[in-house]
This record gives sequence, C-alpha cells and structure tokens, in this order.
Amino acid sequence: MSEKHIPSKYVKTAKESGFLAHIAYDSVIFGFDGSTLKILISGYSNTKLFALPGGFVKENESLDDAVRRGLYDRTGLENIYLEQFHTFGSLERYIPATIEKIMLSNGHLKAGENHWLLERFISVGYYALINFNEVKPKPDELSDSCEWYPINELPPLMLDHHEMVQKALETLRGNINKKLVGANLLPEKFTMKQYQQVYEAILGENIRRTTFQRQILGLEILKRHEKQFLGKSHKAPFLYSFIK
Amino acid sequence: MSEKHIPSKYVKTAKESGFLAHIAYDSVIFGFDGSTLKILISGYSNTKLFALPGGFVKENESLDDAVRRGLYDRTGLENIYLEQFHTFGSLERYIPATIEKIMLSNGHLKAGENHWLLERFISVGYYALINFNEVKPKPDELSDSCEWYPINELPPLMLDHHEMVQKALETLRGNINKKLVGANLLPEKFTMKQYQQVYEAILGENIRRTTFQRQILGLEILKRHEKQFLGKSHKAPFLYSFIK
DNA sequence: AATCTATTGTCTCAATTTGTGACAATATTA
DNA sequence: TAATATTGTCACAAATTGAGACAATAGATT
Repeated sequence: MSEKHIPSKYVKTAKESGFLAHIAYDSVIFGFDGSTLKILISGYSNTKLFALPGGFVKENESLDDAVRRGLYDRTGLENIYLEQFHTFGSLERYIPATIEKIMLSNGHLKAGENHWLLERFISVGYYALINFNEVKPKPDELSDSCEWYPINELPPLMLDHHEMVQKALETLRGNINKKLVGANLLPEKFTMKQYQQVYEAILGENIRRTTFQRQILGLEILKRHEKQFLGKSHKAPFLYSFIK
Repeated sequence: MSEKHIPSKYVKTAKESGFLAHIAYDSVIFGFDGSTLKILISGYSNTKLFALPGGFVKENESLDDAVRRGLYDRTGLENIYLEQFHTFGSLERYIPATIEKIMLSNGHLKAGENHWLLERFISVGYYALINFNEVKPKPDELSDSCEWYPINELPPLMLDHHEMVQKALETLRGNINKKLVGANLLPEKFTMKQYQQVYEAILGENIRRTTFQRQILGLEILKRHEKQFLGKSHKAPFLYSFIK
C-alpha cells in the first residue's frame, strides 16, 4: 500500500505524523516502450511482496497533490498526466498482517507494536501516463526496487492491487478516444505506426492500418513535419506531433 | 456533507463513534418523473443550506455498504443501482465553519466545542438510479427536508456539491450506452417514447425518433409485449421491458 | 548500379450505419 | 364520420468503416 513518506520510526498516530488517517492512494503508472504497455511496480526487501506505488495524504495538501508528490519522488517528473479511476473501500482489502510484515522486515515497527499504518485504509486509485524513456524510476526507504513490468507479465501483487490494475486499464481503454492518451506516452515526434502501436498495446488487439490513419488524421489533432524518420530499409514515414 | 448517522451528541472522536475519520460519501440520487431528470437534495433546518445526501463509513462496513445503508434509510429501497464516479479531496472543500453552523443549529454541538465532524474529509461521490414513483424520500435528524429537484433548477448547494452533481451527470452521460440506464429509471413496462425521453433528459438534447428506435431495437435488449398503452387520442404504442 | 524487400501513403469500391423524410395505421376527440 | 396526434415501418441519401490494391521509396543485397 505504501513505501514512501513513511513517518519516522516512533510515531504511532496519523495525526502525529501530519497525515490523514485511513486514506491512501495507489498509482498505476503506465509507460510505453515502443511495443508494450508497462507499469511501475515496487518490491519490498526481505519479503516477496510486490505492490503499486502508493502513499498517504498530508493534512494540508490536496489528494491530487499527494499523488503528484509521490510520482515526483519516484520519477523526478513534474506535470505528469494523472487521472483518478476508482476508490477501493472493501473490508477484504484490510489485511494488517501484510503491512506489518513489510514494516517489521524494514525495521519500521517492533513486534507487537501499534502503528497507524496498521489501521484500515480506503485507497484512491490514480493512473498516470509518462514518457517511458525520460524516467529512471527510484526505489525508496521501504521498497528495494521500482521497476517496469509489462501489463501481462506482472508479479503477484499484494491486497487488491491486481484489481486496481485491471480497473485502471479498463478506464484507460474507455478514455482512449476522449483524452489525448498518445500525447503522454509518446515522445514529442513520432510516426503513425508508433501511435497505432500505442493503441494496440492499450486495447490489446490489432487495428487496421488504413482505417486508423484515416480516422486519426480526420481528427486534425496532429501536425505533420517535413523531417522524416530514416534508418529502416523501406519508405520513410512522416513524423507527427500533437498540435498545441 | 452529512445528515444521517450522526453519532450521539457528546462523542468527540470518530473512533468513539465507530466511524472512520476523514472519509465521507455523497450521493447523487437520480430519478425520472416522466419528463425531467431530478435529484434528491437535503435541506438543513434553521440554515439556508442545501446539500447532497451523504454520510460516513463504519469501521466494519465496506464503502459500498455505507452508501447503500444511507440510501436505504432515505428511500427504503434495497438493491439500488449504484455507481462510484469520483473522489473529492481538494483543500478548498474543507470549510469546517459550514458544518459547525449546521451542527450548532441542530444542537449537535456546543459553541467552541471540538468534534470529529469538524475535521477535514475526503468524500467519495456515488450516483444512484432509482424509480421515481416508488419512493417517498425521508428527511432525517439533521436535515428537515429531502426533496426532488430538477437537475437544472437546483438550489445553491454547500461546499463542492455542485461540482459533484456536474461530474455525476458527465459520468452518467458517458455510461448511457454502456450500462442499462433506462432499466433503473423506468417502471417495469414502458413505451419507446418514454425510453427516448430518459435519453433526452440525461443528454440534454433532442434525439431523432426513428434512428433511436432502430438502434435500441437493434441491441436486442428489449422484449415487446402484446399489451399496449391506451388512453391517448392516437395510435397506441407497444409496451416494452428489459430482457432478464 | 540494378534489383530486392519491407513498409508507407493514398486510393477505390463494397459493406454497414446513420440522417432524413414519407406514409399508412389507429386510439381518441370533435 | 371526420379530424388529430402519434406510432411503426419503410425507402433512399449521406456518411462512415472494412478490406484490399498499388505505386513510392529507403536501405539491403547482389
């Protein structure tokens, strides 16, 4: 559920630490490596547990800002494209033993001790779209890894994090034609083929090339550049960028 | 933000009352009266404040169940169609003076006293679709009214509740062709015209009659009944119901 | 330098869906 | 009995999508 912004070892209540009790967020951070859609997953040292990068909300910061802060700490990026997709509040997701295991193995908790992180949390799910190549993800205090995984080769995730990924993906699919998804996953300039591959990776199905081109160009959201992409042994495709 | 399930007068902390601190929900309850889309709004005695019906989550109930409990108390209905649409966590929505005013005017608070309801809340927005004619909404302890208002004739609402209504409506519009919206807003049997009016009320625009019929019937989700709707001086329309 | 290969940009035509109007059918009112 | 308003259905035009064809061309091969 969390790894970053853990309060110091001997703070026991949320209030003492400056965070809001019972509220967490988890983020599904999508990146596109040119052919596959991937997401960032944190691993916890000494346990075999994996989780979505998450965190908590400070008393004097907005929910959105809390998520941005967490993303900045892990990726160094500001102005990330963020979309909230669902809030998870079932009773089944309250398994304090899992959090306890992580905190014990990291020395953030002594056996038998109480801690506000062991209380029940309702978690708000966000997804982010980032440019895969601009980022070297950083692990943090509690986790010892933060790595890209293809969306259909994820390790077993703790709690309801698989459900979160599924719901994030469904939302992203529903938004693919409403929001400029490609603008956030692709580099500044890209070929029509690359853009089509983003669609295919997100939707998980093949798209007809000619129909796709006709429809995308019909939206008039792309600027065509003179410079072309060279290097392959076939006709060079145009490069495009998003208008504005 | 809330009117129902207020803990007794002298309980000061969320924990003492059995609720989760900092977490609320607000519900946009849609009903269709035959021509207009309406929502339920609570009014608070002695103040001129209006709000969406909302409440809090008990320590041992899920978020969804908390919302269902609140809906049951106000409408008497079970198995209501519910959809979560957004979670609101800005700093601007934290205005304890507003809640204080309501609680003072209802005797739930003494001047200068602390109370967990005066702390900051993050609120999860849900919308519900209910059959307008089956319900006589009930006000509760803190509010003195709970009434239907047409969506474009709402009274001024407290905090960010107008934004909530707007977002609920946008989500409903986006879902209109994905989920069986009509099945929850219409009576068991209805005419094609009534169904069209639901669409027009939600979308806020006129729909072409022939195209609408062709598309809806093409979905094969409706059963046509022999019995026809009589009483008007023109050809009697068929009655339909949703399959299964 | 000529040819081959893989992919691109564009076009065409068929198939499908949607927009638009027309018209006969009919339950009630006049 | 005729008039009125709305319904169910059809017909045709317009727009969109599906499916394939084909010339153009950057680099690889010879």
